[in-house]
Amino acid sequence: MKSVAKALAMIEELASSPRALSAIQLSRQLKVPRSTIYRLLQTLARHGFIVREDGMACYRLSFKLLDLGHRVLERTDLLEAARPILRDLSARFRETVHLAVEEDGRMVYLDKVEGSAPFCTHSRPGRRVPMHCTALGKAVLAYLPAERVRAILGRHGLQGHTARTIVSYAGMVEELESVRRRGYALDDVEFEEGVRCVGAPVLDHRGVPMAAISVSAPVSRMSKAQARRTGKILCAAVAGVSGAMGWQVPGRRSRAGSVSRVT
Amino acid sequence: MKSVAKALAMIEELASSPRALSAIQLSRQLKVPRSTIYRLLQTLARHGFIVREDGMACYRLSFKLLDLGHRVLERTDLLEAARPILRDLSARFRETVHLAVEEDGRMVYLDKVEGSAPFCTHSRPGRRVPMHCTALGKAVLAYLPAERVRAILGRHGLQGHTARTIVSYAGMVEELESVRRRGYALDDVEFEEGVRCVGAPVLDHRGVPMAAISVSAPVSRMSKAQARRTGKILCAAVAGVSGAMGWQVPGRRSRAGSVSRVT
DNA sequence: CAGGCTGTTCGCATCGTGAGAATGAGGCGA
DNA sequence: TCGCCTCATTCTCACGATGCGAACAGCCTG
Repeated sequence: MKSVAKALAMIEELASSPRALSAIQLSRQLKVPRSTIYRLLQTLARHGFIVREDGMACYRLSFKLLDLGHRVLERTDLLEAARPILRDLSARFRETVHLAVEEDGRMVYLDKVEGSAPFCTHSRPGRRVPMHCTALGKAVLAYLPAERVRAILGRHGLQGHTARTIVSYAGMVEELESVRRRGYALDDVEFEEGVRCVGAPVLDHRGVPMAAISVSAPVSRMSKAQARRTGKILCAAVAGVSGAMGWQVPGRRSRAGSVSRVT
Repeated sequence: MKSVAKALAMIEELASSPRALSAIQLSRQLKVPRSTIYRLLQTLARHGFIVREDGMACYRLSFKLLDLGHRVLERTDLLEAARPILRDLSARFRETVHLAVEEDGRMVYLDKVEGSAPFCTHSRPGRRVPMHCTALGKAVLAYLPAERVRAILGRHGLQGHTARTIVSYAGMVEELESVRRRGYALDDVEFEEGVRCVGAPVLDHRGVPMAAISVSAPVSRMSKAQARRTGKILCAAVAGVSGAMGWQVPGRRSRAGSVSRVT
């Protein structure tokens, strides 16, 4: 479906360009003839996806995409359930708290509450980060069935981001086992330099991880010992969200990890 | 460009449906043959715009749209400039404060800070509201050139929402004149029952209104006298945002309104 | 076994394609 | 003031890819 593919490519091009683009620029960058570009622009404009920049002959995406994105977001009751817990956690630790879901093998930020302590996180809703080197991602991976873990890691690889990123499959399997033992995941400077992060999964009624919540802090404010304490509290708080999603905590003898394997 | 139009219609259909849809449902609702739907789904999925719902053969929009929408949003420095002022205003009045821009003859919410007083606003970023019956919209209309005002009102009409909505063109022209005199716009229960709202425009370096900021409250907490006081404070605060956007307050003798007419 | 729904395949008509020309609005220099 | 540029946009048209619709193969449920 070539014409549709071109239209989508144009949307992406416009989204990633810092400024509005002219038809000619689009033609050059997408390697599509001018007349086709004009037809695409016309169709997209008719549907309200793009608008002309006021004076100039340049085009940019409209805020319609913002609307559509938020309608997708709004549809899930996860957000409502998680928001008060995000607030509580942020207030308690004074650090930034994130909510993210897995999609297409990566974690997508849906919501955040920034901590009161100064700390620059360049996250926006919709941003995607890898799973193998983040607390959010490992928390979810640990409770996914083994074959999905293999598929995800196989597809995206285990790219190193810092000296401490886990880059071997065997190492990751072991790491996920210890995540299940602890109940929370730890990103010990595995993704961004100088940042530690703890994350816990939100489980749905079947015990499948549908999201994760994390607390991030610079290493100066979060030692490994503090991370452990934070992790315990995080687990308890996130269990509340899982409960709201229909997850029944299993009987004493069975561990959450083993249950989640069943699918 | 039929195929592109269909793809966009499908995106909108998926966005407005509360749940994920199957191919058949889409085919029926869009009146497009099944085989075409499958090919569209495939193309959209290949580009990451839609994903299959876990087990079932249903499709929903991915969070990619959220990402694209926020990238559009991020590009403007209006947000950064406005955020602290939104916070200040919200803290001061304990009411919800909105930032919106005009697009395609309607106001689009870009940001909000909720007030601490209990009050349910069902606004999300990207939501669109009419201009003729909201403080946000009237604040912008008042500073747009007359022909654009005519075009916008002509295109969208002056639909009544409450008993107090201004529904005549002459009435609106008069109203906009008084907005310019005061410097802020008042929505006196013209859009939603029981809600008053004051709004002031953000002007860019040419004096063209590029956005508006409003404070909303239930009538029980905002009398007309309070609205006047709120309006004055709002004007002063929003002038700061206009300044950040390059707007130079004109000399003593000339009124902002008259300047903005020049285009 | 019938009657849903899902997903694929295939020949033929249609629709999108791309090169170029036509239009039209400025801008520049003479 | 008049050509003579350039640049943005639309139009035309013949070709050929591509999307259409019907028919088919699984796969459920009642």
